[in-house]
Amino acid sequence: MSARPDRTPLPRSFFDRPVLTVAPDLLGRTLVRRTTDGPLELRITEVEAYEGETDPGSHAYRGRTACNASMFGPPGHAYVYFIYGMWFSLNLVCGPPGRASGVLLRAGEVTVGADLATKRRVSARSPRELAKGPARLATALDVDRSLDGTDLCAGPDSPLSLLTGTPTAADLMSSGPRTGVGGAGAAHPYRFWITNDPTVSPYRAHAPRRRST
DNA sequence: CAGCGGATATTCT
DNA sequence: GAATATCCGCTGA
Repeated sequence: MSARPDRTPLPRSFFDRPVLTVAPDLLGRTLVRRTTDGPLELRITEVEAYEGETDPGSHAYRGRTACNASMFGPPGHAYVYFIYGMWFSLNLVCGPPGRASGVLLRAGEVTVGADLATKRRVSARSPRELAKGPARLATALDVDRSLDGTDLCAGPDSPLSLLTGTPTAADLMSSGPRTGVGGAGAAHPYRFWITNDPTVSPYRAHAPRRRST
């Protein structure tokens, strides 16, 4: 049996590093989400890095707007964005203030509060599907834009915080380039996941959407 | 599991 | 109008 995960909160210095350093270091960590109905905990299994203003795939590439302001703030805070008119996604802001880099939490395993997550994820057909995908993860944890800007280092009463957990050894993780991004940026491994973990969604090549009108 | 279309907000053109 | 860091329900294997 494995040892119990370390429940020590991670300090702000954990986030205040280059995003490509923080992203793989998040795998196996424990995200705590405290709701009025009770706590949920998530073991992070898949993430993707976004390098701020220099990254064509990032929301920050076109500069600061009302919606992405949190990305330009201090590290250790949440950036929650609304996508495709229906879904939310949860990012953790990294690097120095103004760098506008962050890590998207793409998938994880719900280890505490699976009953609460199941109520919100009615269509999930198995526990491993509760947080298999960025928008599913946000839905399972009851994350919406009211949590945008939340400080994960604000102490045990914060609605979001990050515990040490069980960091994943380098030989147990995989990485790969993002799809849909050309140029020099495509050469970097932006996506990281725990190898063979059943909560990681299968790789899907990006395909342009057909027009609907 | 793979492939498809539909639903919708935000931003740039 | 077009693109996008998506998911769901359906079909078929």
